[in-house]
Amino acid sequence: MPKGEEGANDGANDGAGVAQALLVWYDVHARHLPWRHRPDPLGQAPLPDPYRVWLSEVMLQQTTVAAVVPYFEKFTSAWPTVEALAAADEAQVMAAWAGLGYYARARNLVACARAVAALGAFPDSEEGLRALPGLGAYTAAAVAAIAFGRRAVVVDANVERVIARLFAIEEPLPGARSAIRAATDSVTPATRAGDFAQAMMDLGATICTVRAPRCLLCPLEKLCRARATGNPERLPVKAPKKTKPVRQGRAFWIERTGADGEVEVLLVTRPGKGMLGGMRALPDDGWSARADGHGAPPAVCAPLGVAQADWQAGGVVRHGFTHFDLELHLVVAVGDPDCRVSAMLGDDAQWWPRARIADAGLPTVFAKAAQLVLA
DNA sequence: CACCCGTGGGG
DNA sequence: TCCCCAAGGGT
Repeated sequence: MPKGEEGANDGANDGAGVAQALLVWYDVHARHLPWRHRPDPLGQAPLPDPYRVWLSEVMLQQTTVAAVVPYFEKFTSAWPTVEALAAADEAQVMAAWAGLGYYARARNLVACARAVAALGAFPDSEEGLRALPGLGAYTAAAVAAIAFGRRAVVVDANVERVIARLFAIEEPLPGARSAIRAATDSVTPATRAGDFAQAMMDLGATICTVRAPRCLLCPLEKLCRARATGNPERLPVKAPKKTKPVRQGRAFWIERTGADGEVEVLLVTRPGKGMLGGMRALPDDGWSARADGHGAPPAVCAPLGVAQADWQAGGVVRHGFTHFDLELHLVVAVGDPDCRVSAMLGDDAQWWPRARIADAGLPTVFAKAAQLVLA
């Protein structure tokens, strides 16, 4: 068997030695996670369910294990198979995803489930998986390796960090991506590539951490060039990031008393693309698409007969998004008896029982707003 | 390639 | 409090 010694790999950390040391460590120290089978040194256990592997990988995109676990349990209870998820009402899936963030993932999740149901099963190759919505280079490689036993080169942020240190790659990210991928390829074993990938991620999450790596506990310590040269925590080098601007915006909390005497709140469903796409929300003045300043009240408010004189300040919600911070000023109009024109609302708006607002599946910024109003 | 897209936890 | 960042993908 060729040793795979081309490229970045030069013997100080030969590929077979790295994989061997890491898999031995993983067989003892693997984390027990709901979507994960036990390590399988002999390669005889059945492979994990591709549906659960795929679902967990999508949820884990840019999201911590601790945040994912309860959502994974909720989704697999509600939709135990990809066929069940394919048949689900998309609005219910979006609501179930509320709070987890990056909502395009939930839209792609449904689209992917329906594509897989139409195919009859998940594709069992990296290329086939890569063609599905929501599966990029990382997720396609991870599912191919973990769920189908394929040899695939799996590179996520953990792997980037471990590899940058192991090979002492000084080039800053994101420019170092190609070198890191080549180095990862050189240490990825022909068998147990799925366990190897998960071992790299466990190592990155528990030992080779961003700050204060626990090198004394690391199975790769003797092979690690950054450890040999000191200060492994300085790698990988990253490009400086931009400062986040602060945006101002308004959201509208409008209540009516419904025909059955129940107090209801006006909610909208946001457009499918862009910020919080496809999610239920409070009507707003367009802050998500505007750099600063206050915009006009949303069109959905126009037919409601709420006199602007009746609007009251409802406080300010501060919320941080990926690329800006938001100061959301709440505008409240409560108890207007003329707000009974539900027939004039389009499909993208609805009255929602105030007492059950927690079930509306609001993204966190609007959940905060609801909490402020109802406090 | 650069930018957009959420959220919660840790130091 | 503030800053960093995590099992990235789409455009």
